[in-house]
Amino acid sequence: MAEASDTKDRILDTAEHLFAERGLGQTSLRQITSHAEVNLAAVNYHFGSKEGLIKAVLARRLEPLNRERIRRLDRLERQGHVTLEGLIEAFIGPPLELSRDGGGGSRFVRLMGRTYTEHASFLHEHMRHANEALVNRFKPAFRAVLPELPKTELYWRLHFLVGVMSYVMAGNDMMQLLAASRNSEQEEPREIIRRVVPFLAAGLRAPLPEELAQARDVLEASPRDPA
Amino acid sequence: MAEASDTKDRILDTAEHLFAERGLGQTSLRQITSHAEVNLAAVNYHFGSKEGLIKAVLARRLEPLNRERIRRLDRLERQGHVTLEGLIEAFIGPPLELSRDGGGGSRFVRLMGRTYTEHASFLHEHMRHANEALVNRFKPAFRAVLPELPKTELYWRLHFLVGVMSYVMAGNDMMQLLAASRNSEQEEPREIIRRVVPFLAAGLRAPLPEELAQARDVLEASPRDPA
DNA sequence: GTCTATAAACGGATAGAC
DNA sequence: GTCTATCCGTTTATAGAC
Repeated sequence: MAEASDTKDRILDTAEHLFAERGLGQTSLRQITSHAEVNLAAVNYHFGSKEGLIKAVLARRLEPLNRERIRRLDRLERQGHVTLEGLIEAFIGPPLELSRDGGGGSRFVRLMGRTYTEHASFLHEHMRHANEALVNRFKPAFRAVLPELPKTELYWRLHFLVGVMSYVMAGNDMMQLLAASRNSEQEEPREIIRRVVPFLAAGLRAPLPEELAQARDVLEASPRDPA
Repeated sequence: MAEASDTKDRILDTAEHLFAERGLGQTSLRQITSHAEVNLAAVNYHFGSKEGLIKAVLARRLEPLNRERIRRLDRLERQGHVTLEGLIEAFIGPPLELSRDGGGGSRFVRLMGRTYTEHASFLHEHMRHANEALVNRFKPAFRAVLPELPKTELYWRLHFLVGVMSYVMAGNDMMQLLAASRNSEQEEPREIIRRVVPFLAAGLRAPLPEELAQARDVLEASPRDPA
């Protein structure tokens, strides 16, 4: 029931599946149409090209996903208490929770984690554009809850946050590269979130690296002045 | 002078370069031999196959790299003061510092970051095996400096650490996916290390996520007991 | 060890019948 | 909207001359 019945959606579902499992470049249109049991030519008929198919697969879930993240931020601000933990959870919660959806959701989340490292210029441009509104909305919110943090430092730490998020999103595959003993059972997304939020919040609140902060950022933000 | 003159090393250098720039699957042997100005057949002659070439490219730098990480940990322990910050720096410092080497080093570091997400079963097995000694050496060391942290929680946090490390190692490409304003100049590896170590140390030392810790880990490690 | 030439398979995309 | 058949470029890998 997670699979739609008409050709176009069957292609989207199967492509999402295979892209997430094998990567974009390693998945051929023939593999997709074969698994989806549709004709090869149907891909070009419905999506124009492989590139068009990839964009369609991403857009189908990314747009509602980012709307949800922004919606949660809106709600935090409406309620008047925007905490760092709340911000982090509004940002990383929706994609991680999507993993619970036993159907396409978990596969798509892995796919998203993968787009951060796949190498195709159109993909980078597409993702940057698709995330633009999200970034413009969250950046000032993070600045507001971490006002003592110099701008440059904050942006680096947000990069570190994204690093953790995409790593977790990419799933167990890469986690098993390090773990000799693999966790046979993957944890619930809610539990991962509860593990990762304190980690990230503590990292974002960490004391500044000493001299570096003073040498670089003294001009662009007021350093902590306890006096 | 970073480029060797004989065929075998020219292939390795060029392959490292192109693999890092475009990804493993997206780089063909023809592109490599063309850039290296060697014959296509030379690849199979020297390395047997594309897979053999990939393994050779990785092993050439990964083995001395991991030896250096372990060497630093050895030194920390010999000197008798193993701090969390010191451990983190021994683990992530060598790969990040390799970026300073204007020659193959920085390219290889990006390549390493990429292997964590490329999808090829032989690659995963190869990397897992290549990192086995490293993991077995560092895991107990982290446990020793964070004795109050339940085992499961520590392993998750080490995963988060690797997430940050591989993200930073993969370089500016993916960082620009989020940043509307790109930092035209990339920072010195030493400065990145000084930014990321406090972030990671704070994250690893973060207070436990409350109930979760008690519900799961109460049996396998003593929870913090201030009394 | 290095070359040319080519095999054999696979990739995306399209034309044209139905 | 779906199908078959096909074009055409690219891929890895190898055979055999030098």
